[in-house]
Amino acid sequence: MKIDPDSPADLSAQIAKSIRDAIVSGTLRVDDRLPSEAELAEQFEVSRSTVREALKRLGAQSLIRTQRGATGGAFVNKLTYPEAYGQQITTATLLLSMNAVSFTTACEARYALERACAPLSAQRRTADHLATMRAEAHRQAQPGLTDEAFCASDVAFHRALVDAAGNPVLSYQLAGAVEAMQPLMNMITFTARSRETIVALHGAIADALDAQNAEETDAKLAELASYTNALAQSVFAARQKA
Amino acid sequence: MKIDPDSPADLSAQIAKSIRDAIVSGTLRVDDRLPSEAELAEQFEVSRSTVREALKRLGAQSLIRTQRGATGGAFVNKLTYPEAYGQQITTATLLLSMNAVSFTTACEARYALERACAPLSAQRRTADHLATMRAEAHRQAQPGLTDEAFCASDVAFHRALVDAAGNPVLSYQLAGAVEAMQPLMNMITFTARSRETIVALHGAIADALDAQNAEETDAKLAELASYTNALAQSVFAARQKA
DNA sequence: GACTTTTAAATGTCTGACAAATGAAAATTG
DNA sequence: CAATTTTCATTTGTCAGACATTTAAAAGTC
Repeated sequence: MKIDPDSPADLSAQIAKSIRDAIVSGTLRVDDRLPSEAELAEQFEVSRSTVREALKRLGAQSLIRTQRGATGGAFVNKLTYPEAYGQQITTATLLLSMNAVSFTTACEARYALERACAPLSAQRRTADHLATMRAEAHRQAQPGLTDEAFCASDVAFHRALVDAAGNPVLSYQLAGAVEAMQPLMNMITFTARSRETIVALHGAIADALDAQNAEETDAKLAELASYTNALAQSVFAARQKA
Repeated sequence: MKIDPDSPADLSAQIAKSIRDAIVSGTLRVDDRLPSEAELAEQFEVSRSTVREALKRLGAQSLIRTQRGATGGAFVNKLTYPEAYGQQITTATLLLSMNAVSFTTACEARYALERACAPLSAQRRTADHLATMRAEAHRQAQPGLTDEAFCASDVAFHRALVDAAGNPVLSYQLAGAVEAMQPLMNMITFTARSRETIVALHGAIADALDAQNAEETDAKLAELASYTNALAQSVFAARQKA
């Protein structure tokens, strides 16, 4: 654990990198305790504040957790799926909002990924997943539902579809796609969409999964994708006119 | 921008969350300048060190960048694809290594995602993408290649395949899958694999993309997936014996 | 007007201090 | 002796003040 003394700026970034490398490479293992802040300061020959700034950086990436008290300190954190989901979603949301990603591009990526799950979901869906999807589809049919609630339910439906594949890695990879892009799409299309059409497609997807029919599931997802795209086109066309 | 004064611990985390929310919600926009550390300290009624720790957290997530000097300060950072790729890869790598993900699960997710790109790649691949894939396949056939170099080339080949889909969002989403899982797979299977078989399949995939044949591309990817899985099974069986 | 110097503002770093939490050891008590 | 309470050392969390360094704009100089 050493840093380059010749580049005086951003010491805390260098120290964070040094520790991060040790974690990624496996030199530091899960639940290993790092030296105390005072010891790290001595090792790296910097002040305690600089060490603290480095540790905060690592904490922000969920690489370490800290605990106060006599036997406390900084410990290598076991990155859990929920933590990774959260980071994934934040990053994906910002990436989309800051880079002017076209609706077409986002929609294409979103459905390409979801359709990748379809065969596995059709094979492995449990009664639980089906129940969630049907419940959400039913909720979406309620007339009094706000647009926000409809969107949230939409996300929940698609999350269940993805989770039905029974592959946590896939669920993690798709968290950003579903949770970041679905709201984006809803925001654009909500003025023009027919909830009825969407609910019908959701029902058809649930039916296809129930029957473990992968082809039908894929076909209905493709239909939903093209419907969404068509909606967006009409919204953009209407905006052009105005 | 206010924080709860009743929870005295983790002030820097609360401040980071407050600013992060402002960025995600759009209250703070790209290239907006945050107040100086001294001003933030006054606003939140904390010391400058605490503000600094909060800013380091945000910097670790690439949400802000800082600049020294008279007109310097902290600015809302435009999250670029390369930055997002990097975070994605780090997170995916740690998630896999820390959660004892089975080879089968990782492999399944990896190929399900990559096969989602196949139809788009077959349609849109450019001469450039094809050239990269062929060059990497050729490199992989060199007898003197180390296992590390073979793995790196393998990653480059699959990256080109994904990028050929011409969808940056998809490339971003798949960065973790390819860059984190491919090395994991290579590490497990390198003792048993036949490079010849893999190179032949890579060549076949390039041919199929060249011909814009989506079905053939998908079929060859499926072959590669099942070959990889079979390899892993044989490695695990051999380990069981020993 | 072009160049140099000064200056002010901002982040980066350091030092020293105290508060608060926490578990372990020591002391007390029944 | 066992159970409880108290003390204590360790560690993170926070604060205050200082100085170094960088940077661009303002002031001064030729």
